Amino acid sequence: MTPIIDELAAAPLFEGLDPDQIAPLAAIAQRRSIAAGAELFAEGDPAEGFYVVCSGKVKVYHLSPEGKEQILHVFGPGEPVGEAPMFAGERFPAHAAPMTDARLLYLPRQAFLDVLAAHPSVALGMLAVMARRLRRFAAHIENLALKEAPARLASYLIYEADLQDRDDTVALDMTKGQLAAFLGSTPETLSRVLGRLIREGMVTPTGYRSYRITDRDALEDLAAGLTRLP
Amino acid sequence: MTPIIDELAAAPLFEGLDPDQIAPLAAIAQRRSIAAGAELFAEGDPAEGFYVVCSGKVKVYHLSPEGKEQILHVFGPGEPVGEAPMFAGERFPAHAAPMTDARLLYLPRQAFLDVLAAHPSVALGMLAVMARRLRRFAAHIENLALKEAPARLASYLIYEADLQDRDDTVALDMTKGQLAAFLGSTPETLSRVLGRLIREGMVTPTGYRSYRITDRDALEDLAAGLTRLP
DNA sequence: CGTGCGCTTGACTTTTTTCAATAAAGGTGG
DNA sequence: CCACCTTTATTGAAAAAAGTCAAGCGCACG
Repeated sequence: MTPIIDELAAAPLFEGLDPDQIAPLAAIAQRRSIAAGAELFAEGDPAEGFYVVCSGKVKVYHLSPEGKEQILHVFGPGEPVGEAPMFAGERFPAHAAPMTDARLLYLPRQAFLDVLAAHPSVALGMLAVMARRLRRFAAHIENLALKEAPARLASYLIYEADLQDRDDTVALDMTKGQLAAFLGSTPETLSRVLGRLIREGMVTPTGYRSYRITDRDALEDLAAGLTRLP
Repeated sequence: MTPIIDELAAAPLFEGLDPDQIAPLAAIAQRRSIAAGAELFAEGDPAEGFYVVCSGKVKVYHLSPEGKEQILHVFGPGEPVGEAPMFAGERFPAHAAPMTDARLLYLPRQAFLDVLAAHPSVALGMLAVMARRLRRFAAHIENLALKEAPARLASYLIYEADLQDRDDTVALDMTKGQLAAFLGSTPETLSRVLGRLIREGMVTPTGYRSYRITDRDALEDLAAGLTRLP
């Protein structure tokens, strides 16, 4: 099995660190495997540490009173989960669970803070990661403030396509119902809007929950609110 | 005039730091006064430093093609502005300008990074601030994803009332049109919805752009989607 | 004291949600 | 490997919410 130190070194969070800076991190990191269906943490749990995803995907979500999931974020390999509430010294404000079986590393709060204090460059890396995450959140906020559902979907597809750059192909890593909630809409509306995008030739389904963007210009105009769907 | 070192010490960002940790920050901080109508930075400017608000309020906003402002965030005294893109090493993704005349401190990037590297506890404080900001963004995202405009407005009012705790009185620090854009809506809809809240006795106007929450329970039910407005 | 911007209000249109019924898809266990 | 069953996705029609256009009012500010 991959040594912990190599898993840490592979995470963008700790990229650019010398081996002797990663070593103390590896010393405090605990390996955890969590099966799909289990939970990393629940809303309200004290944030006494955070996770780094090694493999699989992890969703962070709220549960509505009726038990429906509202996904706030999906994290992939190399990304930290739950570090923000840990730094703020609060409880976790949401639930986290793997969407597939996942391997993770767990970094306990106090030990991690000690390492940060001893190795400022680790802290700088952490700051950079959180800065990028703020940027993603800001983009999502802008997206949600867009008035019409087609523009929100178009904007989401473009954003994801750029993020997971596999030749303009976007993999939806949640159900359409969850994506609808993510985009501030309903499954029915999402289905209809997506159907229209396909009919207009802007995107083409390429498999299970997978679409390819076939007319990026048109999609971008739509996202910017310059165009309207017929 | 207040010494720079005291202004820094007053910022939550640097709270809990020893005087000898603040001193190097004070050494690199530059005082800047910017009048309402002027700009701190524009979208696309290289992020070569960030600001800390000493007095006044600063808005961070996008400009739509038609020139309309979409406010993303309003910062008050003690809060840092623009530090995230600075850490990410990017350009500013939005504009920033004071809403009133404002006094600020400017911290240049490289000098600040040097201080961080030498004083890890400053970095920890920075991490805590950014963690709190992520939490605010996440709350805003949840709010925007709420389906109906009344629930979004109710949620916003409660959130702001808790933030600026002046006896359940909320001061809107932007025009209603800007608030509407912030809430992903239009001035007309906001006007109507606010009118309904007032008619239902949930809030009462208490002055220019100022409202008092008079039935918090009802507002909370509305925000949670448990109730619907008649 | 005027004037312009911002706010409100009304009538109308468009978009979105809701409800309900059907179809498809995936996972499960035999 | 197949049949079943639960979850997810689509579609239609009607209702509700929100957006648009346009006009008038009022307030804050110069």
